[in-house]
Amino acid sequence: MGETTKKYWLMKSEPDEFSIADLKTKKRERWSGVRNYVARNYMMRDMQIGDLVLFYHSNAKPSGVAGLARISALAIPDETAWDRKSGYFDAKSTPDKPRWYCVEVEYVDTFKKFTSLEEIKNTPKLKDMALLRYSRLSVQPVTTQEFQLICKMSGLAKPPKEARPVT
DNA sequence: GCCAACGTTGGC
DNA sequence: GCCAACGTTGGC
Repeated sequence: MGETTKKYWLMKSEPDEFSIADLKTKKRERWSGVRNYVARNYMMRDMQIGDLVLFYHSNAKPSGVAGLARISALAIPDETAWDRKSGYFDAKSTPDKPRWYCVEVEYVDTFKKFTSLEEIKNTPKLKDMALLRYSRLSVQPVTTQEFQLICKMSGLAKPPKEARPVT
C-alpha cells in the first residue's frame, strides 16, 4: 500500500446500529467504534477528504452494499474509547494517548438496487475484494474497478469519478 | 443461535 | 517470541 493514494473504500456497519438511512438523516457521522488496528490505520493514514465509501450493511438480512458515502473529515481520536458508558470503551486509550481514531463520513446516496454479498460472491470480477478475502475487516480499500462495477450493479448510472466534498 | 475465521492477551 | 485460551465478527 505505502504511498498509494486510495480513493475508494468499503465500510461496514450493522444496520440495526447505524444504517445508510440513519446516515441520510444525520448527514454526517463520526465513524467511531472501530477497534481493529488494520481498520484504524486505513482511517488514520490513508483516508483523504473526498474519498468515496461503499456503505456496507453487515450482520443483516441480507448483508450487502446499501449506498454511498464520502469522507468529510480526517481521522481524529475516537472519544468513545474513554467514555465508560460507551460500549466501545477501552481503558488503554486516553485523551493523552489515544489509541483509536475515527474519520467522519457524509451521506451521498442510497443505492436504488441493494447489492448483496451473494451477488458480489457470484461476480468473478469481484472475487479478489477484501470483503471476500478478509471477511472480518470492517474498513477496507476497494479498487477503482471494483468500485465502478458495484456502483453499476447498484443502479447508479453515473458513479462519481472524482471525489469532491460538498460544501 | 451456531460456529469458522481470525485478532488479542497473557503465561511461560 | 511462542502459542493456548479467549473474545469478536459476521455469514448462515
